[in-house]
Amino acid sequence: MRERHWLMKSEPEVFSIHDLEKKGESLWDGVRNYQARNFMMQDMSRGDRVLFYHSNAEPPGVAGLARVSGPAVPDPSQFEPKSEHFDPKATREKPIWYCVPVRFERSFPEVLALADIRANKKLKDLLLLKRGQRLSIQPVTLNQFELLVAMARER
DNA sequence: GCCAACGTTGGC
DNA sequence: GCCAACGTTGGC
Repeated sequence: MRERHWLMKSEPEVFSIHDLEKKGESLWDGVRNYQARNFMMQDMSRGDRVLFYHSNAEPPGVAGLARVSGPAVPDPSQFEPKSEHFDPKATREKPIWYCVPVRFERSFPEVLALADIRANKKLKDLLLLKRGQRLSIQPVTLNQFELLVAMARER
């Protein structure tokens, strides 16, 4: 089983690294993009390391670390009519959306801001920095991951 | 299967 | 709040 590295975006107003800390573990539910779903279904496995990114935040940036804690399962919110993530086309027999459980590892004392990430030339190939990149789950190389963690420690 | 219209993301 | 970039939808 190969360990991979990921960046996962969440709006802290909706679900922050501190919410994950309180819960310990949580399903990464509500993803409604096929590419992001496929990463969770096909490419993630237990133990993968995750950079928890706060989007639509002040400042936007990496707020902490987590780990994938199990295999992908059908996203329960697709079956829930009251959920804003309800999908009328999904059935229990044929789910459309899947999500992985994620376990809290730690939060950074200070968010590693997008502006600082952007300023580091070594990270110019980071998907997050590509023009128009909106994907909420992105693969990160080991080097990128380690560099980002080191930058977060330096403050 | 094209593509215009529409909705969403997310930085600023 | 603005808006560029992108994904999805649906008419044809």
